[in-house]
Amino acid sequence: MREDQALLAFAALSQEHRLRIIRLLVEAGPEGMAAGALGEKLGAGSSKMSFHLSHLEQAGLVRSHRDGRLIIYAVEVATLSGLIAFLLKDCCGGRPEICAPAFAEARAEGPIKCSGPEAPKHPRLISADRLPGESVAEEA
Amino acid sequence: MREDQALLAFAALSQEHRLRIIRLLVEAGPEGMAAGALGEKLGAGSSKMSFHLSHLEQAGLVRSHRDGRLIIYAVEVATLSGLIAFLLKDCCGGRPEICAPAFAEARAEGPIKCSGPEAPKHPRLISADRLPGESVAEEA
DNA sequence: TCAACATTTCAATACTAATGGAGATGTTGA
DNA sequence: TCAACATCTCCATTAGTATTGAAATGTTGA
Repeated sequence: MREDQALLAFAALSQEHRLRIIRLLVEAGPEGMAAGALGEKLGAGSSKMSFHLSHLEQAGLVRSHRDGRLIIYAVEVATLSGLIAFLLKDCCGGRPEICAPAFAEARAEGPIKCSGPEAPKHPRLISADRLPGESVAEEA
Repeated sequence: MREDQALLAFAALSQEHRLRIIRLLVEAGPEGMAAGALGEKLGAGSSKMSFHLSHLEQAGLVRSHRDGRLIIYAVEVATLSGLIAFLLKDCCGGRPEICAPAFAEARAEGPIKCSGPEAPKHPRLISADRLPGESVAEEA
C-alpha cells in the first residue's frame, strides 16, 4: 500500500460514523449491507450516509453495487488488510516491541484466533451494541 | 483501545507530516528525536512541527520530554500496537481473510519478521528517503 | 406510464484543521 | 545578567470536512 492510499484510509477511519460503518460491514461479511440498513443501524439520515459511504469508497475501503433499488456496500478486504500490513511493515518496521503486543492483544480476549486455520468461518465478533463502550480487557 | 482513542489515532495518522513523523520516530527508536531535527528532516518550520507534534501527543502516539533546550519526542509504542490490535480485533473481528493476508504481506518482502523472537534489536527498516514512493512488492 | 421507494447530488451553513509569521517562554553558556 | 537558541503559543487566513434539507436520479411493481 502506498503512503497516499494509507493516508486516505486513515482519514476515512477517523470519523465515528465511518468507523462504525466499517465494523458493521466487516460483521456483515461478503454479502454486504444496503445503505439504508446501515443508516438505520447508525441512526443517520440518507444524505449523511451517502456522504460517508462515498468517502469510504474513495478511500478504497468499501465497494458497492446496485441490487434492484438498493445499493449494497461491502468491505474491501484487500484494502483493510493492506492497511494493517502498512502499519506492521512500513510504520512499525519490524520492531517486535510494537508488533508482538499487538498480536498478543488481538488474540487475548479476542473471540477468534486470527492467523490460524482453526478460525471459524463466520465468527460474528462484533456485536453492534458493543460499539460505543468497550468489552473487557483493553487499554493498550 | 477504546473507540474514541482509535478515532484520535486514525485522525493523527491521516496527515502526511504526522505520518512521516511517526515513521521517523519508529526508526529512531526509544531514544527519540528532537522537534527541530524532525522539522529539518521534513522541511517544516517550527510552528508547523509544534502543531503536528502536539496533535500526535494528544492522540497518545508520541510522548515528549525536555532535554536541555531540546524537546525530545519518541513514539508511544503501546498506542501504536494498541491501534494495530484494534484493527485486528475490533475491526477485522477474527475474519482470517482480512488478518492472514496482512500478516503474510507484512512478512513477505519485509526486512524483518515481526512476530518471532528471532527479530533483530534495532532493524532500521524504514529509510527516510524511501518515504514518498514505495519499496517493491506492495499493492493490497 | 406512474406512484412509491432507495439513494445520490446539490447548496447553504457551521465547524475543524493546516499554515505562516510574530512574539512569548524556558534553557544554556559566557 | 544577557545573548543565542529551541520550541511553543497566539493570531489571522485559508482550506477542507460534516451536517441538514430539498431536489434529482434511477428502480420497481402495478
